[in-house]
Amino acid sequence: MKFTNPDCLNCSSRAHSLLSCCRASELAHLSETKSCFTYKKGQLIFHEGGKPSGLYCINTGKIKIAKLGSDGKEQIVRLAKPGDLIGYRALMADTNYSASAVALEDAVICFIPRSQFLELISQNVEFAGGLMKLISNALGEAEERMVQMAYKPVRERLAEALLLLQKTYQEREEGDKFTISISREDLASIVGTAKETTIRLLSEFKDEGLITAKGSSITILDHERLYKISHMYD
Amino acid sequence: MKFTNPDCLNCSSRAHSLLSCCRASELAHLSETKSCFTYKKGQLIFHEGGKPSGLYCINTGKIKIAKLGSDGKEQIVRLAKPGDLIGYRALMADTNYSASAVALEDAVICFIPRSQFLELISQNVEFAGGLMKLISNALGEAEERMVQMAYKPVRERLAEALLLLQKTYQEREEGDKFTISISREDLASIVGTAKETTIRLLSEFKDEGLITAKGSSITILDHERLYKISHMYD
DNA sequence: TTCAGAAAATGACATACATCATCTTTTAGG
DNA sequence: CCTAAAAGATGATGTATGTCATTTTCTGAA
Repeated sequence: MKFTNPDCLNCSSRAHSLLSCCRASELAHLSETKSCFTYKKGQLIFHEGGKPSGLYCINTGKIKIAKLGSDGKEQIVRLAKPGDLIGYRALMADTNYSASAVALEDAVICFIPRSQFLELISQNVEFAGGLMKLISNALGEAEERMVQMAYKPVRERLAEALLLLQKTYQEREEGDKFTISISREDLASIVGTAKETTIRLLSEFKDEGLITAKGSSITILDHERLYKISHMYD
Repeated sequence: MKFTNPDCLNCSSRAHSLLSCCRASELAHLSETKSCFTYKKGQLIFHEGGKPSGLYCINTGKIKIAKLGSDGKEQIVRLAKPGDLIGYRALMADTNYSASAVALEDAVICFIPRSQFLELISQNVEFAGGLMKLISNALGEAEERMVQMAYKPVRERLAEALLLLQKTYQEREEGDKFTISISREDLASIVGTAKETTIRLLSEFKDEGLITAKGSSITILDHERLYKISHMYD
């Protein structure tokens, strides 16, 4: 659903965004050429296999980037939050999307047309460099997770997933505790395991006093011990 | 061991390299500033955790890029061949190496100092763009393998690994058959499984007439059926 | 508040894969 | 050509995790 274009200059999430390196004139031009949409929880933003026509910049809401495994199971490859760009990999590689993007909660997302994106790259060296850094870091993280999938037991990967959620989505103001609302199914898709296994291990974590859960809300009580579990054999 | 600098202009592997988009003057300058070394089979080129000081361009030989898993097991995250660049991720991300590079056979590799690399990026738009494309593709492949690690059985991943080796290392002139010399241990590190499991499944493949093996040489006989196995449940 | 459908929780069971141990073959150096 | 060490092969066994089935709890719309 079309949304009144927010002004990039005054965007609350600009501070944590790559777009923060743009000049005021560039931002003004962006504000004009982009279009902004609202998405309901669960709604598709772009689809694996689809052709990219531009870049997305998240204004509000949590997003998952996920691939479909051969047997129909889903693997979440990346999480995104306000200020993050999504869809840049396919644009840069000049290929179709290799993953889908879905809103984990109601979201507002700006769409920047391909031409505008390419213009930005060619005219703003900082932006281009920042983008390179972004992709390079993503590659490093993907390779790291690849190793973990190969050799880490599910229990450790689940602990890691919970910490990843906290790292990604905890607001600066919040204190020690962290609560997130995420379905066991999505959590399993981050870990790369079956939903039932995730549920069982979460129950263990509850018994051990590491987390509490009511409904689909999970609260991390003991960050430190979770960290130890996730690095058990290091 | 230091090696007489080969001339980039006449480099036999330049055709398949990103450096092919460089101008003659740039290549001449490269030839001067780079230094070239020989590596013995098994020798380390750069080390996970180490600080990158430049870019490596493979002249001859096969290279593995591998990470150490928490329990000491190795995961090969990428393979490289003559013409390929390695070590660019750490340079671009401005972090330490997140993986090690090791020669799978005797190799000759040129070293391009960081400053020269950065100069090339800033002065040659094509090179910079090609590099972006390179990283973006690597990211796509890494995420794809992450999903496969999560949900594909080892048998299918092994079939895929054999095809990856063929795709990466088969010379254009060779015909249908393809033979490669690789230890069962390295093969297991690509698949992300135990050496014994790899050996057992290779025996199955032999019984089924998909491959033959003598010593550490593996010959792919039936590319097509291997492909089917690797896509069993698609 | 109530009720239906979705999500979470738990149990029973099957199995792919890791691990450890042993034996055989290949490889490389003298 | 021989021999020791490395790599490959194979068997026995345990276990983590997937799958299917059932019950319980949560959630949101009427």
